[in-house]
Amino acid sequence: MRAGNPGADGYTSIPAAAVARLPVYRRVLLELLSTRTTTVSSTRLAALAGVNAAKVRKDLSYLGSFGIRGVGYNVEHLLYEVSRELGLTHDWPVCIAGLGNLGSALANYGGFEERGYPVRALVDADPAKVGREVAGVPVRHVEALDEIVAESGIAIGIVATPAGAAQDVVDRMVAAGIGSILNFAPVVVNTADGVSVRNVDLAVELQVLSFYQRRHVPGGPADLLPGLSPGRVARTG
Amino acid sequence: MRAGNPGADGYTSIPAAAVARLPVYRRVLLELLSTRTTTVSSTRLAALAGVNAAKVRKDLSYLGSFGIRGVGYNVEHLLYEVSRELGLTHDWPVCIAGLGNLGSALANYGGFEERGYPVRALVDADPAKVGREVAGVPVRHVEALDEIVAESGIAIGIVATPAGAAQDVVDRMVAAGIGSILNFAPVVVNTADGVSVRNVDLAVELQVLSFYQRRHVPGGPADLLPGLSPGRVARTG
DNA sequence: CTCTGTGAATGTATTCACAGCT
DNA sequence: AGCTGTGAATACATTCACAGAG
Repeated sequence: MRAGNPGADGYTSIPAAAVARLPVYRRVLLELLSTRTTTVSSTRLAALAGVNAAKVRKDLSYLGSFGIRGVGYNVEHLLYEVSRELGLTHDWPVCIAGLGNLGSALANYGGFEERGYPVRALVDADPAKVGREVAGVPVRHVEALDEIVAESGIAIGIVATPAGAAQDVVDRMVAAGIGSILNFAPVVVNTADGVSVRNVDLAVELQVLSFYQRRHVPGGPADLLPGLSPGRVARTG
Repeated sequence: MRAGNPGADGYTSIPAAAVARLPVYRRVLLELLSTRTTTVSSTRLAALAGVNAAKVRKDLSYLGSFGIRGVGYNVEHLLYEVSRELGLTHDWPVCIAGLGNLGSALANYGGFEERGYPVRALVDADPAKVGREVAGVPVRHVEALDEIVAESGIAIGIVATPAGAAQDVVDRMVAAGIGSILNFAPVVVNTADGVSVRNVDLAVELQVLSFYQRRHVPGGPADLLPGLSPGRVARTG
């Protein structure tokens, strides 16, 4: 039986908190697969993912019943199911906007390509940057986003511009048909319904840490290891 | 009256979800201050922070009663109170470990210094990198972490190493007295009690986005998943 | 009348604990 | 026996809705 809340369109949906953990389980499963481990229990998977066993079982139960009682989960099969649920059965080409320090680093960061998110396009508003290449990909002008998205089948945009330019870039991305945006600019961007935005503000993360740092100083233990942020999926609609 | 749950040590504590939003409010308040706005209502603050007004009021009520009924909040005062609660009345020097693409970009990223987190030390395990300078800060060997932390008063560590090196670096950081860690390595790291860890895995963010993207595009294609056999597809429900 | 602050109500998420399969 | 899958219980978070201050 599949639990979950009915989505807007009547489909059963997986709780957001569980969705945010699936990529972590997937990462662990890939690691296990690479060490030729064939079976894993919820307890072991939990330890490797930094959560508890009951949560693992509940999360996985949203995808179906793939475990074997008394034994555990088949690593390869579970990996397939988690990947499928996350839509990772094919690559998702991405476009990075803004090629300052962070944008350039992201473009050069091999981890994206390796995990199924090839960087297929780069855009910037600065004419001095347009025409150059970063990580082997030419930088094009942000005004060409419509054509770029159409010709490359890009579905995810990464915003690494200064705060002041972010809303404009996001508007262009959405107009071009991009439905998911990862925003590194330190500003809240507004989008039309149906567009998912995830914000990663590095300074925000540090500020949360300094809050908890203060609490530790008197020597008080029992910190609820913040771990993965609960999910800042601002899904408009 | 101060709400909140009693913490482990008997102190009233602010819910984790509220703590995670305080930095966003702070960012908005700084922006308002720079435009010489003196007063802000929960409704306006909510719009700028991308949440709803009731949440803003509830969150702020954990810090105390700083609003004026019928008017709103004094921007400058509220900014002070939020900053104080986050422990941002002084700078928090940070150390970045791992100077590959990401680590170097973070070191060069001006946003940290600007927001009260000056990058005071850089460490790497690669002798070829030790001795070089990045963003005007010399790269030192990771084995020198003890001295570095002691002499610079560093309380926060940023891990930008490959996954395989992360646990070792974290252990060294904790041993050196660092109590808060921002981990960019795609792996769950274990620490002693009392150490806060926040994970930022860029690939995880993208994977969450692709999950939601799929929901928007009915009839998504199911292509190859390298090295994985489909197994049986048993989607219950 | 406007807008805060907050109890009460509702909605989500986590954890417990155990039935049921291997 | 060992381990999953899942209702029930608990804990946490959000939203409602309104009393009360200005």
